[in-house]
Amino acid sequence: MSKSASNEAFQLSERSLFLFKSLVEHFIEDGQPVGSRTLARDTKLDLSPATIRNIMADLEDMGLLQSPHTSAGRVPTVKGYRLFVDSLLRANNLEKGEVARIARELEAGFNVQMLMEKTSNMLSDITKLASVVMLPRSRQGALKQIEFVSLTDNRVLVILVMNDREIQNRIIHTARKFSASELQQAANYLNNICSGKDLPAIKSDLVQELQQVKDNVNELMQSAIEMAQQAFSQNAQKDDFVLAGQTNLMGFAELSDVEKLKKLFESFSKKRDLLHLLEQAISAKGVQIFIGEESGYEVLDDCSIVTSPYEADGQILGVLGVIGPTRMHYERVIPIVDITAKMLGTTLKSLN
Amino acid sequence: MSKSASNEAFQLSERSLFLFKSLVEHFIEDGQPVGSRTLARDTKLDLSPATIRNIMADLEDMGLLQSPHTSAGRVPTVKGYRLFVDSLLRANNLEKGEVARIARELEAGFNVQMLMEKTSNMLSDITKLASVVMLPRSRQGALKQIEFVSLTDNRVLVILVMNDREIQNRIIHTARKFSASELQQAANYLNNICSGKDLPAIKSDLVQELQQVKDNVNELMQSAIEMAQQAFSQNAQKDDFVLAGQTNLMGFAELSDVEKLKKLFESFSKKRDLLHLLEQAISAKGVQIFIGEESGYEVLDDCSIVTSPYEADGQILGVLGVIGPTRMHYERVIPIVDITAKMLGTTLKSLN
DNA sequence: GTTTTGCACTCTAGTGGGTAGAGTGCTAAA
DNA sequence: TTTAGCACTCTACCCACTAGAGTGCAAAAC
Repeated sequence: MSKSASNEAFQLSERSLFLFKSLVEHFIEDGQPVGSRTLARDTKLDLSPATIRNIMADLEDMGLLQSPHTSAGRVPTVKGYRLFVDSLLRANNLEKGEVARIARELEAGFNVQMLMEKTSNMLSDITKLASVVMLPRSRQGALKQIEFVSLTDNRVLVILVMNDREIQNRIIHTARKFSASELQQAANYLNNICSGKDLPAIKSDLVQELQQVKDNVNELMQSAIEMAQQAFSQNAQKDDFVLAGQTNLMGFAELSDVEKLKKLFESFSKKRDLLHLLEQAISAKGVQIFIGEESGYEVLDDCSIVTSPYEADGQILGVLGVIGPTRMHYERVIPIVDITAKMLGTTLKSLN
Repeated sequence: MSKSASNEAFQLSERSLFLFKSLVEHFIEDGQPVGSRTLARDTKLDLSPATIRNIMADLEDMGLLQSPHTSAGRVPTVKGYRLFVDSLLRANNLEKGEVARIARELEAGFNVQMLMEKTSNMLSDITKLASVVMLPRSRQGALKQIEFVSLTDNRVLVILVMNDREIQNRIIHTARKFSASELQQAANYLNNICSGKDLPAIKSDLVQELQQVKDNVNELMQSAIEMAQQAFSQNAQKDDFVLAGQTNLMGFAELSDVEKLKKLFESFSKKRDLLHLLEQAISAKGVQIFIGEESGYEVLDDCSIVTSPYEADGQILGVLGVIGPTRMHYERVIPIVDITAKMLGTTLKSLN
């Protein structure tokens, strides 16, 4: 995915690179193709437009630039962005104010879900792009405790306390009514065999356990296992992510075509593509950047995605990032994503 | 809001009304201003365009029609739509297939939240508009049961079983660790005094109770009350609604202006305006329609909103509806919203 | 009295020509 | 190696023009 473009970087003169960098920055700033004249004026190199034209022609031959038509300036290609991002970009330090803001927004927050939403909102607000925060399946992790609460009509509320910050409720229907003390016993029994294991493991264990218990003819234990099985089969797996600030994307000229936007938004609400992408991103460490078609999904062709996994105690918990037009302020966005991921990690740790 | 336009309807000849109706239907169909010629051709009245022009001029004088400019056809005004919807529209019967589909989609569904989402998705899918399903604060209703589960580090998970289909979790921090049996006792005690009351009532009752118990110096009961108070003060009130199919709105010419759409979407994600509107809608019975500026919110100026409350056992539970351009297929949308509301009501009842 | 015809008028959307401006590539001079 | 000069290209914009749709009004027809 991120095949280093640095080979080529070495074949380019210092000056060409500088020029290229200026061009990209210029283009990111105002979205217009950049011509030789402009560049000659704004750059400190004191070269004539003609010289710059020559250099730009070279850069175009190398596939770093392209021109929309003969008499327009030039814009970076995906390959060009790649080079820019990998080798030329020096990420800005964030202003103190911004760091402080991120810290402030992430400090409180009662439950995980709310914290995710807060993070996502803040990210999109601060970058003016769309943001996404995902909490991956692996987070589900181990079961800590299981409890039963009796409801009316032979129904039982099952509470699964996961790794202590996530709680899941499921309602199951039972064959007969159980008393509170029976349920308590069942819970105790299950907590004994289940606690600390993760869900897939529990599921297979339960089958075995059922065999054993059947021989023992202990009716209550049998029921307990059956209830647990019922609860676990409700795979309410909200393996979900929070998406915010989609409307921010509407401002950008390159996405202003309604058809394109519609497809993009639909793909967001289907979530599939984005989920795959995020799953890829989660295994990488540190900030990762997908530029345009690199993502492999057509709807995201004019978009770049900047992601970073977040972790606590060395364990990766999820991934977050922003989505915007390829022409985005990488030098600002990258450190924001980076620091947000780190802070979210520490916040989650403290929540634990 | 829906000041009956029927006075005026009586001042209009049968023929004028018929013409008016045809015009509106025509306009709804293809979104273009309708001219006298078209109407003369497509209507069975066998009148010349000139006659129709005269009639249309009258209708314009009455404020039912307007023309975008001198040489365009005419389009209905808000007042015109009102008349159309109130007096002229005969809601289609839905096709069997559609009714069946609605029934099918609403039958299963484990928990309320999921059912809401399903309903919303179905509504937007079937109408090709944006849909919204809200579950109002009043639904919170009475508390049925309260349970405690001990977590690590002096933290206790409080489970509030509301009216038996909604369960809320809250984590509270306690001064000391409580054993499982202590928690059980506390829960029993609280269930005794709280069960069946609604939250505001409980809150005030607890204060009183605390006074009494203090005299009795029963430490555990006192703790129980304190825990309950802590739980109830976390007003995690997700008085929320589910919104789906927003992208459907992007197809309509009248909303294709990106700026307008952006505002609309932003207003959706802020939710405030829509919430107010829905709260209004909930007190009406049966299908209610807000046309264009009638809603009172500028962002919704070119939109109509068709809502219906849904209920079970005579008690209103919430409200659902769709949002689309004023030019929508009311005759189709109205029965869909209507029947969906009814079916959602019965489904919720059976869930109970 | 109602309906239709005829006609002058208005407005929009689309078309084609023309031009200014930005930018390019190439060649020859510095 | 860099620059200047120049011819060329392409877009965006303005303008005038036209076709088409629709209107309102007055006079004729029913």
